[in-house]
Amino acid sequence: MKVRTRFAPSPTGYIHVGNMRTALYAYLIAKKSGGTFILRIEDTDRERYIEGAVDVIYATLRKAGLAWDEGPDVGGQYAPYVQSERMAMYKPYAQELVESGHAYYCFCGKERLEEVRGVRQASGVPPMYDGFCKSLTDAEIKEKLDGGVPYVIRQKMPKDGSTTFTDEIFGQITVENNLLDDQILIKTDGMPTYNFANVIDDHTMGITHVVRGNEYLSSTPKYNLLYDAFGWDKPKYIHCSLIMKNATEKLSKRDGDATFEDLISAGYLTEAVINYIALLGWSPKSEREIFSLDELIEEFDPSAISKSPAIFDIQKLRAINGEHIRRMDVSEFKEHAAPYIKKTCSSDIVMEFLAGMLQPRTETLQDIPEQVDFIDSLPEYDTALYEHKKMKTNKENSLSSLSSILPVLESLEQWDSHTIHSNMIALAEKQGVKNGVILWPLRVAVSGKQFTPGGGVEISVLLGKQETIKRIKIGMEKLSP
RNA sequence: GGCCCGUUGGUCAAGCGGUUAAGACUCCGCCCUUUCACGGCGGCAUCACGAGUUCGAUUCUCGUACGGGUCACCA
Repeated sequence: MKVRTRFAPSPTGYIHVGNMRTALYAYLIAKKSGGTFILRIEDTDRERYIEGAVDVIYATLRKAGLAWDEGPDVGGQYAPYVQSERMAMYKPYAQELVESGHAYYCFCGKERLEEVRGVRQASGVPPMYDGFCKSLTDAEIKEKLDGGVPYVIRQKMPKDGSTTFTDEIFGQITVENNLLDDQILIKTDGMPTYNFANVIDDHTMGITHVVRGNEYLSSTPKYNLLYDAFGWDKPKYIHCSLIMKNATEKLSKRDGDATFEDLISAGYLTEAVINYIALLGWSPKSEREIFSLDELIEEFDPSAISKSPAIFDIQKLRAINGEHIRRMDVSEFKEHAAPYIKKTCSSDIVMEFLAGMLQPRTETLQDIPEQVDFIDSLPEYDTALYEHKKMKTNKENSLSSLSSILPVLESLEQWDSHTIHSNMIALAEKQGVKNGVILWPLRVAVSGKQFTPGGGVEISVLLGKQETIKRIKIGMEKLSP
């Protein structure tokens, strides 16, 4: 049978990293076996609905590369894919259950329910519905229905025995039936509850693998009882553990960079974020860690998903992001880096050349602006920068190095890395000093910074002859007693 | 509180009765090197606890502790 999975978010805002991972896993499971990945919007809750959230979902999934084969915008043979457009179909299913004895009408008002709950809680019994309306006679039901008394339809749970199901990750789980509440299927307003709509949609859309968060683990028996009541085949369940902020708190939107979008705007690459969250709670057979989305499809194995929750570690994301950056070819990196370079550098420089220097020392794109902020104008710097133990430099020999560098550079006809470099090395040799004694002062003079992308030679090339010479003169002035 | 689930270094994790308990990130050394990085090499550091089963438990069973989830006319 062809695998069909779905991602069914509610349009309530940005996509949380945890949800994103659930979507990813659902996508991977489908694609792994050449199956179908479906996007369904669960928008039955008007109060939580946020304008534009559906577009955010589209944009985010698209950016992440999780292309859906069926969905609201692309259609499909099981359309519509927006729950609010499917409203008419749920109630008949519930009525079918009433007729087959698996559900019943309930006319209890809010007050009575609260009373029951209160009593139960006080006596330490689980606050479930007491089944009051289950014993109503057909005549009583008809009378109330005809009289227009508001009602809900509740699922009739078995009173004894237990329900067992198998989760692909957690294995066999058994729950006593008497712990299952007669949950509401159809609300007073005629709308289905999430749990009910979910089952109906998953079945009518032919979903074979239900991939969802761990929070549904304990309500899965209720779902299965519903499938059984209808006589439908049950899907396979894959419950994913949560992603945590720390040992005791799960990742929340308040966390700042908890949403996928936040991470992207914080300078992380989509492929790197996808790569990292795939690794949170799942590990490949090999020791490889860096994967593109396509490579993940190849490598993914749902049976290797971990049962325990995982803590989100921004350090590791940074490292993985750095790996992805280094994997790109320079021109691709240049495309990504350019907007960040322009934040602090408007000089007319050779982008490709700068990008090449930046690439090995960039972990997130946001590292870039600070790295190139010396290009437009030489920052104020302390001459203490010229002192470096390992390079054997101090203010005195730095001054003399700069003084000897200056005429050499001024005399150069060619201005490229090779020419400058060989001339500097030759100069060091001629003076009988370590290369560092020449190159360190040069780098400080042209950058005014302790850390820079590339060395003095590269920076000189980048800045051009005129600017380089100007900065060396400034350095000499600063060092002069 | 009831029920369900989980627990290998600081973090992600491999492991499926006998291992020197992989690997990655972080941190620390060293090498490379015109800084910082990158790259290479090496190091620190882990089986929550207590019983049992077994010749032998990280691995199986049962408790305990800790943590999470769930108990709505929310999704």
